[in-house]
Amino acid sequence: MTATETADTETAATEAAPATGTRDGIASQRIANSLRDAILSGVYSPGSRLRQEDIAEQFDASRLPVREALRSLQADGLVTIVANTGAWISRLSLAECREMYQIRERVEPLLLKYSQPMLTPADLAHLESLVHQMENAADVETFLRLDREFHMLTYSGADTLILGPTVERLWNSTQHYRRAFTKLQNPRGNSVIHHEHNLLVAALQRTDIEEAERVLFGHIRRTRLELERHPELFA
Amino acid sequence: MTATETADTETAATEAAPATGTRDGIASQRIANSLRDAILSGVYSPGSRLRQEDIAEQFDASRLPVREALRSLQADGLVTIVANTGAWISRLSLAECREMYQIRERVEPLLLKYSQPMLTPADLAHLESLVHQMENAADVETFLRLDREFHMLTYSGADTLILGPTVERLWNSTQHYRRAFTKLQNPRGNSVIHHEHNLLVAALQRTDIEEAERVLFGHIRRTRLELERHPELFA
DNA sequence: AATGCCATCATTGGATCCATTGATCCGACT
DNA sequence: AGTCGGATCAATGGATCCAATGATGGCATT
Repeated sequence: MTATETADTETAATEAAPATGTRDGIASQRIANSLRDAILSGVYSPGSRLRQEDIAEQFDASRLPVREALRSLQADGLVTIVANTGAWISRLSLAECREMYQIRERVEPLLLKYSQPMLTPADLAHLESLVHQMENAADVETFLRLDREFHMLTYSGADTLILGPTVERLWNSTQHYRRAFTKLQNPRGNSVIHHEHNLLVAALQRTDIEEAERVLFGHIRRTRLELERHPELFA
Repeated sequence: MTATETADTETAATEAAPATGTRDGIASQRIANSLRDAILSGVYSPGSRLRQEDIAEQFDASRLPVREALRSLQADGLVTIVANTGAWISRLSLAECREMYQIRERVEPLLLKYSQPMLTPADLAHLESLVHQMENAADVETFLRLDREFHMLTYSGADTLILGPTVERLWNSTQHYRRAFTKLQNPRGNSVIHHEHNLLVAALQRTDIEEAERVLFGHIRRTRLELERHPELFA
């Protein structure tokens, strides 16, 4: 261990530790957030190169905050960095995507269990409205936005510091493949998803959390199985 | 969206993307790994300050790779960075630790399901041996090392790119509290854990994956419930 | 004497410059 | 003609320097 001599002084110090607030660098965080939004909204495709200099120029900054931003995005799994070579938008294999969905199947019901008791009647009404809007969604981007809004609203009652952000990262990592898959289908043609959403809202209205968890599990699982039938979407 | 004009050129480019290998910076990665080991082995305690300059001096490098290393550790949840202020070893609240354990309860059985079919008779024999060694473990550090080795061996058959690393991060984030909790107990006094480990190995030997998953779930859950009875370990 | 304000200082964030690594292209050799 | 090897070039990794922010201590004032 190389960090021995300072350790005891440090452990003794325990200076006023922050409240867990992960507020971060000014420029680097701004760049990371903008890039994240760009990636999630489909501006970049998996496999495309991210040149530090180009990004630095876009944000009118030096390459240094860009490097730190890329590091953050790598942590989110959105970017893949190879030493001395460069950064690329992460490209998931079918196997990796499958794992992510299986994690979601098991973790999101837990988040729902945290959230459900705090959902208000207004939230439930809004959920019903979102289902209707999705049934009438014309284009893919609207559909995706509403779908995310729907599920995030079901989770909005959860006051969690780990679970919520974890689920959000899982959603972000698979966002591109959700878009690609949605494009394959006629958004209004696939009515199963709307039925599932309705069942979920109904269970939440009855405060039947176990049934809600089951429906959510099945919803994610069915999506995964359908996704697995389209290996052409992957590398 | 600020990154529009280069997007189309980038999406078209799709230059040879790397194989998902997250190999990384030479110095920054070395620093990150060393710091990670130091944190996990208990050299630093939660809440202790990490000064960039001190670390840079320890590793005979400039502050720049240290900053990137801290960023990586922040991504792992081991370090908390506050803008313009500094970095601290992450301090989990009881609620956060509880969430992590609940995630583990649901995710680790899935990883076990991936691993079980690939476990060899030699692996199973080694697992039995580890249980015996744990029963005779004299000190806390040995106990912790064997416990980690045992569980990681049960997962060693899993060829996963997402799940495995995810579980490892969950273990790392809670390592300090596992140590603190273990110290409270007489390592040899608590025989429940050894019974659970034996049940797990037995189920794996019978290739009864469902029972193995149940035992593992209960094992993690029981640990969580006992941990929750010791709020004095947290901030 | 206690408290609030101000100045100094320590520490982090960012920019520029240099070193190093990896990729591409051309030429020579088989 | 094809392939292997080397040289050039582009892009990343790291070091040093400068700016800005937060913290600490002393001083004055009430």
